[in-house]
Amino acid sequence: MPTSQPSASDSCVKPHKPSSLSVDLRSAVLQLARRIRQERSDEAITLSELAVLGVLSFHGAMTPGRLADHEQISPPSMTRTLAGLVAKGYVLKSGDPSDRRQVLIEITGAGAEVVKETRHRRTAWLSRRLAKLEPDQRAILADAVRIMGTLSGTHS
Amino acid sequence: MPTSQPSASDSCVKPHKPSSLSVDLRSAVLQLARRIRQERSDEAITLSELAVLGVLSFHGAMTPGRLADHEQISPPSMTRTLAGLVAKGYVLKSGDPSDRRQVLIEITGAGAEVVKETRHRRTAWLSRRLAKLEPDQRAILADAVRIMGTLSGTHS
DNA sequence: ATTGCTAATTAGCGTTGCTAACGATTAGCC
DNA sequence: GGCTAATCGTTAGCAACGCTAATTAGCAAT
Repeated sequence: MPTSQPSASDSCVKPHKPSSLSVDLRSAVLQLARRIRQERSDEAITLSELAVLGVLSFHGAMTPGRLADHEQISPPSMTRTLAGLVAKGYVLKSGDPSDRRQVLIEITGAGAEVVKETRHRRTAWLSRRLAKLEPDQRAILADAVRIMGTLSGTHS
Repeated sequence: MPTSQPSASDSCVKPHKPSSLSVDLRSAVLQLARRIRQERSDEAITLSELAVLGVLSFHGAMTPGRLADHEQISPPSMTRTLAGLVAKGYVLKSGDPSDRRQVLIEITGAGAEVVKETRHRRTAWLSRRLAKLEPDQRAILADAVRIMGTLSGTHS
C-alpha cells in the first residue's frame, strides 16, 4: 500500500511517472550520493572522517560506541575511522577511569578548525548547483532533508 | 556539554536553519544512502548490478560506454559490474558488426525477471517507512526526487 | 603505413561498509 | 573470593564499488 501496488513492471514509461516512490527515491538518493562522493577534493580527510568530526563538534565528546550508533555504522567501522582521525591529530582518545572498557573521543582544536574550514569547501559543488534552482525548489529540498532524516532514523 | 563554544556557523541551531542547505542535504543524502545499502537482502545481485539491469530494461540495449555515462560512473567500473551480470546470465554481450570496437549489452529474459521480482523486495524497507508518512510528505519527496535528478545531472 | 582517435578492458588502489573472533573489564551470582 | 555473563573496543579479513593509468583493438584520415 505504500507505493500502491505497482501491478506491472513499472519500467517502460516516463521517468517521472509516479510508478513507485520507493524505487525512484532509492535510485535518486543513491545517484546523488555517488555524485557527492565523486566530488572529492584531494584533501587529507575522508567523508566519513569529516562526518565524525561534525558529530563531535556538534554533540561534544562521546564514546566510539555512541558514535557508531549515531552514524549507524558498526563499531569496527567506527574504530577504523577514528584511527584515521587520531593519526591526523583531529581527535583525542582518553580512557574513562570509572569504566576502563570505555573510551572517550574528543575533538581537538585542529579538528574543530578542519570542520569549520572544510565544510563549505567540500559542498562547493553542491552549493553551486543549488544556487541555480528556484527558491521554491530549494524549499522543497529543505523539507525533504527533514523527511529523509526521519527515514534513516533507527526506530521501527 | 557541547564541549566547545560553537562560535558561529556550525549546525548548532535548528536543522532547517537556512544556514547551509548544501551541508544538510549532503549529510541527509549520504546517511540515507548508507541506510539503503545496509538494507541488503542476501540476494545474489548487488545494488549496482540491479541498477544497470533497471536501465537496460527501461531504455533497451546499449553499449558499456553509454551505460557508464547514464550511471555517471567510469567505464572501468561499468566493465566490472557487467562482468558480474554476464557471469550470472542476466545480460548478453554482442559485438557491433559495423564498429567492432563497440559492444552491445542487452538484458536477458532471466535479467528482466530479476528486475521485476527484485525491485520491490529490495525497497520493502523503504516502502514501509514511506507508508508511515503523511501524504503531503510523500508528495514533497516525490518532488525532491525530481530535483535531485537535476542536481546529479551532468551539465555544468 | 603511420598517426591519432575512440571503445573497452586490465591492473591496481582507496574508501567504507560488514561479520567473526579476541582481549580486557565489569557485573552478577554462588 | 572465584566463576560465569555481558559489554566495549579492537583486530583480521572480506565484499562492494568508486577511481586513475595503461593497454588492446578497431576505425579514420593523411
